[in-house]
Amino acid sequence: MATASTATRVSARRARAAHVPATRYDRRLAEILTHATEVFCKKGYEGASMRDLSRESGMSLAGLYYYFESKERLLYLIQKHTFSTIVQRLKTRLEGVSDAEERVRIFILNHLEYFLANQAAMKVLSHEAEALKNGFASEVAAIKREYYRICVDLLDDLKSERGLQFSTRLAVLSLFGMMNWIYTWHNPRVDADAASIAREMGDIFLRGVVDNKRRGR
Amino acid sequence: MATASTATRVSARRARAAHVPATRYDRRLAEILTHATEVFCKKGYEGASMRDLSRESGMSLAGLYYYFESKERLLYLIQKHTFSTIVQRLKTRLEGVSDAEERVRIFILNHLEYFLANQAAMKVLSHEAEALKNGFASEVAAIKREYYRICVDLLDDLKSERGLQFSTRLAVLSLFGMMNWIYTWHNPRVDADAASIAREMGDIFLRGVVDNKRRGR
DNA sequence: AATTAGTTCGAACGATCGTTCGAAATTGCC
DNA sequence: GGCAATTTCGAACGATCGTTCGAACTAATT
Repeated sequence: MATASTATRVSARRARAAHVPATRYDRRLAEILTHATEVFCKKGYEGASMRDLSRESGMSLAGLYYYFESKERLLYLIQKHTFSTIVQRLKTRLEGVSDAEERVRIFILNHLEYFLANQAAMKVLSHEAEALKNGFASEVAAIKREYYRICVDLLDDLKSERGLQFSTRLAVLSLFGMMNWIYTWHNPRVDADAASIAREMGDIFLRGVVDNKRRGR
Repeated sequence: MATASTATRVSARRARAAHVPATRYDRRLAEILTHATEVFCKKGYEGASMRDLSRESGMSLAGLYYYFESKERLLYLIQKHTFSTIVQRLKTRLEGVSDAEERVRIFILNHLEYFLANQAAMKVLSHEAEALKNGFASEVAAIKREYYRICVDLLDDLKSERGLQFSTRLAVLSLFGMMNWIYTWHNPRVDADAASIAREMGDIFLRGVVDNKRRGR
């Protein structure tokens, strides 16, 4: 019995000297996660079989189970890592920026940049949001809630700074809709890059929310 | 062999005297489609088994195959009917309205009203957009393209009427994102009704797109 | 009542699903 | 080289998948 609980051991003191040494185990696991993400993206979580994942990653069917104990846990690992990374990146980018509108624009840019740079992972995150059962689901839901909360706070800041009046909930969910829907249509050969799309979507959303005169209440 | 190609016979001269007589066959098929929609909504197309559908609809597993020849065809029937209905409803509502902004608002209201009134069907339509294979997929894609095209035309009209400049493609896809994302969050016990949401989303989107001064180009 | 057409079902088909297990292969260490 | 720990794999498990088939049931027609 190699490890009591696979894919749980905390990557053995990673980043000791900045240039990520990382265990052989960790590297192999990351490879598998990457391939699995691609397959889940293409065929969906339910539609992808463990044998599909085996073929794509070049490892035997049984070999996969050395790295995680179930298909569901694999999805969980992908979702948790993806979501954690995007939240962490956002926090770093927001540091030191105080202008409310600028902060919202950073949120949008961060989201879209990561989305387009990791399209497969983000599609799996968006599209398979309900695939996990109770235990795994709640952990991912917690990160999601944190991310949602950050966006709510950004918009509330903007509201109070400019004395605006709109439903924060509806605004946040509309913004997420605009951004997340991108996995259904974005074509790198036709559409602009993340920065351009972020600017245009930011224009639409911010102008839409930052009511300049007209409309009394 | 009852019928050469099940679920294809054109519902035997329906609507002869307005009050939809409809064959026994047609009524039963519609019932099954309703139950199947619910199951696909809850468990996803791949995640739902024919035995799930059998249980939910109260008909034996084999009995289902009297009404359609495959699980995929069942999904096709649901998607095609749902999409056709929403397009048809939209066309009716747009008749006689000439103001460009009003027409866009009708589009939004029609979409959201149908979405919330037929949440399960619309989720299956949005979420399982890639589940169909070549043959079935292209037919649904054709209706989707028509619907998309209508929205593009509405926005182009608005653009030329007011001399605006924005990417129609991005605007349309952002709008669809805002609206379609609703299946991930709408809670009838918390959120407002379709008309209110349509108004608020319409405000955000239209104000965002109808640039009033500022920003030279 | 008898005959036909339309509808439903139990039972089974082969295929594929996620997962397990013990043995083989590989690696890191002395 | 030899030994132990780590990593990989072939083969199989029972369960469940979508689908089929012929018999049984019900409804409509004569």
